[in-house]
Amino acid sequence: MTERDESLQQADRFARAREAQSMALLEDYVELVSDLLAEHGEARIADIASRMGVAQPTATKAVARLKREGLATARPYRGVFLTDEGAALADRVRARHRTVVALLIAVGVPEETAELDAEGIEHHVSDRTLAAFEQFLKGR
Amino acid sequence: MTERDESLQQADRFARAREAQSMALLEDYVELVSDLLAEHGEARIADIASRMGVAQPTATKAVARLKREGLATARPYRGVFLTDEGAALADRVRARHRTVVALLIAVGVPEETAELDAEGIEHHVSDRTLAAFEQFLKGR
DNA sequence: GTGTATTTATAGCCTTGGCTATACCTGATA
DNA sequence: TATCAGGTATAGCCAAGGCTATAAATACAC
Repeated sequence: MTERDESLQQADRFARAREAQSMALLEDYVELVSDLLAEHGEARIADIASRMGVAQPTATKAVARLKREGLATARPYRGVFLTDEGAALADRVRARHRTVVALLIAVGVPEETAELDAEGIEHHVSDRTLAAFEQFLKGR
Repeated sequence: MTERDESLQQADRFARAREAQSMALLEDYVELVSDLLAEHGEARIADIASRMGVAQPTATKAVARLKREGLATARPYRGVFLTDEGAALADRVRARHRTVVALLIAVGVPEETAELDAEGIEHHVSDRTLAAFEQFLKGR
């Protein structure tokens, strides 16, 4: 492979990582809304904000983006709900999170640290890598 | 633990992930500058831009931020160089990247996928997790 | 049913990290 | 050495994701 090709490939990797990053917040919010709906039967803006550790207008903005992306529905002053697509995404994200935490623990990471790091790591775990993690966990 | 405590803890995790993210680009640029210096003896803005897959002014801006953070030095129309701190960071980042790739491969991730995913994952791997990875790789 | 407290929305600001277009150096060549 | 091509900087734009302050709507208590 020429040096130029390597450079292009590296640029692609960075582009991919940037794109994953733009999905990450969306995923976090969707999962959180799903959690709140399961726990309390509703997802209020105030709860979303406090669980995400952001100010309330930030949560409002994020929900607007979820709506724009077709992942959630919300009427003013009412709670937030997930579309089918949003709910499916939430399930995938939750499963991936659990797998990442389990993998980290399996290779010797302390449980608390695993939870902390998984929050950032999970968004960059591709389907192939996720499959490998599951295989590894199964085969122990 | 009360529900409120759990919520606070979760908010902290998100805050941590957000902070890690703000370091990630800095780390990528520092490592790239280090690579270019090693390969070509100099790090030109144009090369940085093409390897990062961004437009040239974006690279210029990033270098300005590196300077602001005390990681690099640069004079207009001259190349970019790393401070001692920047060079040390580059070394740590490079080592961490290698360890993450190695760990992914060790648990069964295909090599190419490992390289792809590591680019995003590495920035969220804490020192504790890194240590666990190294331990795991050694003990096989 | 009125008034107040709480919750949500809106306005407006900041920084980061992208971009394009354009101006400005610098170095190589004729 | 004058010119010009290429590399770099600057200006100015955008979207995302934070924030505070404030307006508006809802819900609850009396």
